Amino acid sequence: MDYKRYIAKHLTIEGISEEEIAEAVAVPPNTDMGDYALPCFKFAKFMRKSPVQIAEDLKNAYPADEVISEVSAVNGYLNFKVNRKGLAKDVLERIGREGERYGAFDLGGGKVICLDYSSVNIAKPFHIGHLSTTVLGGALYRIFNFLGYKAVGINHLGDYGTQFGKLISAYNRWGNKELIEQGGIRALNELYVRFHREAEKHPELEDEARAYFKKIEDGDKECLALFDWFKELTLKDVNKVYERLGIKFDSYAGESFYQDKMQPVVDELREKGLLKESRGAQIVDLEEYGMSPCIILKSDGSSLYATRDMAAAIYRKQTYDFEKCLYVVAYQQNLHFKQFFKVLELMGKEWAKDLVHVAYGMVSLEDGAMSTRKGNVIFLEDVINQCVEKAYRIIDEKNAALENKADVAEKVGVGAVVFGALYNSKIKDIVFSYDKALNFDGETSVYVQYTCARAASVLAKAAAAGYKSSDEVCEPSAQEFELLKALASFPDCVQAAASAYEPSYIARFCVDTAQKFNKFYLDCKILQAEDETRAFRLRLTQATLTTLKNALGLLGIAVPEKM
RNA sequence: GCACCGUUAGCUAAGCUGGAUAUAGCGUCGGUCUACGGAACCGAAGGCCAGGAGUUCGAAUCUCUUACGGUGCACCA
Repeated sequence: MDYKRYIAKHLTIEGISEEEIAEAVAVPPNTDMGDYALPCFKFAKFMRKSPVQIAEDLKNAYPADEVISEVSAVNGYLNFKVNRKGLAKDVLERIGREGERYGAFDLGGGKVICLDYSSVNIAKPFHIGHLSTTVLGGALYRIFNFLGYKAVGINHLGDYGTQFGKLISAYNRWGNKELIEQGGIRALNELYVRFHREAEKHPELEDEARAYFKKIEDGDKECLALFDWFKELTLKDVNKVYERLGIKFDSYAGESFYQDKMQPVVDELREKGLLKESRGAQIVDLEEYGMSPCIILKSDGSSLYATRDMAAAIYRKQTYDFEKCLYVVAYQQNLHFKQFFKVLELMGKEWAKDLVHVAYGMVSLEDGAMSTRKGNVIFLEDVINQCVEKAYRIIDEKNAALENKADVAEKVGVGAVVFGALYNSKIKDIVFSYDKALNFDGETSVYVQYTCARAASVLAKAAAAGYKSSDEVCEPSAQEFELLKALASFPDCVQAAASAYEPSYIARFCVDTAQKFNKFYLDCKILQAEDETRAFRLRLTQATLTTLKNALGLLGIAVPEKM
């Protein structure tokens, strides 16, 4: 039930459409005033009446009905209270009917949304700087699928560039097979860090690295074999983390995949007269648009990031025919995206408008920025492990008899890591601290999961006692009503999250709803209530659990039955 | 220097297209255990929404401006 529209339909204000009225309907700051309100101030001028008078007149003209239980005029506001029982019936029926699809809606009609996220670099370990793109992308992937789109997850691997020359150089100098087989990607990373340390003293190493990279490009068997091995190791390592985080990809086409797809882009740019030589490089001049030039080819003729990204965008359009292509990449690259989006537009690709840079804030450490080269990083796996360990300790302390303790600890610990990264607006910078990551109190996934466990526990006891829920609905109390309204808002919340590319909306919804459930839970006895009330409350409890599971599920967080 | 982003309680943050008393969590202090799971709940203290100007009946929200912080600005990705 769309109450705003319903109210608008029953109001007539001369010169204003129903649509406009519906848009003007707002939610008052507290429930005592009403559930919806129409501020009448903006109508005063052309109606030549005071807002107070307008509200009063509208109130008197509003027809009595079943859906709205009370209409009042207060200080120029027209306040509405909805029929609580009606709302309860509506929401509970819908959640019961839709179950794990509650909140879903076929908005997309199967249209494709490409999502470029996580995009790890080969031979670099997964650190907390990669967390945001990974979990944001993963959440958006699920959200769009939930809304009837066909999401295509793309891990645009960083598997191309001089850094691999450096790595091979370092490996040949200081590494060996056993070292890497035992130490895995972290050992590889140490080699990389060492290279940079040594290269400061011996700059000739840089030349060696460039030579090795050239060999890869030229298809040198030994170098390529080494490179493929590094790639395999990296994916194996990273996949462990993806699996724990519940992240999936449909494509791992990375930078090297586009090696042979850039020349046509360059040719097309040249044909269209967009390419221009400047300081020895081939550029597209963007001065007219207030941007520095987009460099297409370096002065030595080799390609760049932007060239590859354009080739990738064109490939994706041809392959997937996307409705939108989202790039979940940190805001540092704002200019880069603006540039190559613009160049594609200048090339006459009308779909360039469907490319979206979903920018998010940076992660730094308390002692400054992270740097893979300097080895100043916190590995994501370490953070996850610590959270899981802490969860296990707490379970051991509070609920030692619990079965599957390790499994539950995994759900709780991983959930905390994911939720922490999704709870705030994505654009905000984050200073990582273990204290914050390991906090399980208050506005956290653990709180929400705990709330679910409480709800599940009540439902289990009810089932054991043979209590049935019924289709009848009681007049909701204040707490019950607040909870019901929260549950009713979930579908809108999912759509808002999708259109703003903000999974945090859903994370906030989870905490808000859990808070309301806990208030209800404390004030309203469920199992000890009289038959009719108990049946209603059980249904409300079940609906809450269903909704929270759906919401957390979209974020990639599992809900244990007990914890 | 130019561009983009940020600035809300001691700390971390919500606040949707301008609307009624600015909202949570953490921390602090004080309560609720004869418990449908205390990883919970209630209460208190804590605010010139960075400063200034403007638009408006009405501004944390829109515009301009200043300050502070972050990021980016030609051959890295």
